[in-house]
Amino acid sequence: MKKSHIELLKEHGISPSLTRIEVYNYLDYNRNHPSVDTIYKQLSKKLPTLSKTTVYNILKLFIEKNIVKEVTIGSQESRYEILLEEHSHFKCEICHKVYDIPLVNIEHKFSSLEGFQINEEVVLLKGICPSCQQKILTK
Amino acid sequence: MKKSHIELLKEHGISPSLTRIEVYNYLDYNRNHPSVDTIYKQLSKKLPTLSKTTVYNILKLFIEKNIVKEVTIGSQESRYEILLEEHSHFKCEICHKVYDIPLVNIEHKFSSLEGFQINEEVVLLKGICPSCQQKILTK
DNA sequence: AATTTAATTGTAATCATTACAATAATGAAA
DNA sequence: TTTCATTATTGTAATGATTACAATTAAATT
Repeated sequence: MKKSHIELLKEHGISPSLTRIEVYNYLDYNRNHPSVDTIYKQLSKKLPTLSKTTVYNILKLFIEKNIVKEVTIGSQESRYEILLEEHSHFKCEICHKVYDIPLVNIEHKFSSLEGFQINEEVVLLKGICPSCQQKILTK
Repeated sequence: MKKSHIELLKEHGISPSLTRIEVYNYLDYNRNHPSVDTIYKQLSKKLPTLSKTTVYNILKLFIEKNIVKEVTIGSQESRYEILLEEHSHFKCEICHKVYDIPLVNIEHKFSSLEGFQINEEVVLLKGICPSCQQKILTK
């Protein structure tokens, strides 16, 4: 398991220090778009000398090297996820949890976007997740 | 012109103070998704006693009363726009300008979203705008 | 081992936002 | 119109996320 993460880092030109492996592991095993603060607090338990700056540095590096993505949700603090198959996001307006959902296809009106070079399509659905709907019903 | 903005505020249960009218005017005449800071700096010229807190307060009120929307673009500071017909956004990765574009239709895979109540669909396209493409070519 | 390079840390600075108390303006009631 | 209550605005300080940057530590190379 860990072996392949090390390989993955190397393949992307990142020297696989312990801290970097741990950050990548964390993102891989916690697919809930954690913030820097969450990652920092959790990993601090294992790596007591860890500094928040290091987490920022590592995430910045991972993004540059294209193995991590910053998630676009309307939120004050940045959230991160490892680069997986493309998918979309659903953000619950009640509990603010962000769900990965299958890729939502979008239908362009190319005629009116003449001249724009599109590199990425972000789709974010907002609403109420099943769990919060339940809570509302049983209130 | 200004008359109708006053009406609009009233219709939404907002008492139309001068400052509120000015903020609304600014958003209406500057369709470039300004930040609080931009609005504050610009309006300060006309309203020298304006405070940034006021701008925050007014925007918060406008959003509650549903005449302004916070724009979801991956950006540190929040950006705002008046509520118009629904549309999508294109964000240039070079100049970071955000363009309004005609609504991009999205095609759901409802089967896999069973149970999620969707209230809003945010589509954000990222890429390079025509003007920046030009600049790259002629460099 | 000595030297260079890379990785991590810690502190302070910056910037957006919020909390909150103080003041000013407005509108209603006496 | 004066008084009172409500609303709007302001200013300051607090908080939280992020960055800048210098200092330290660890790793790799000569």
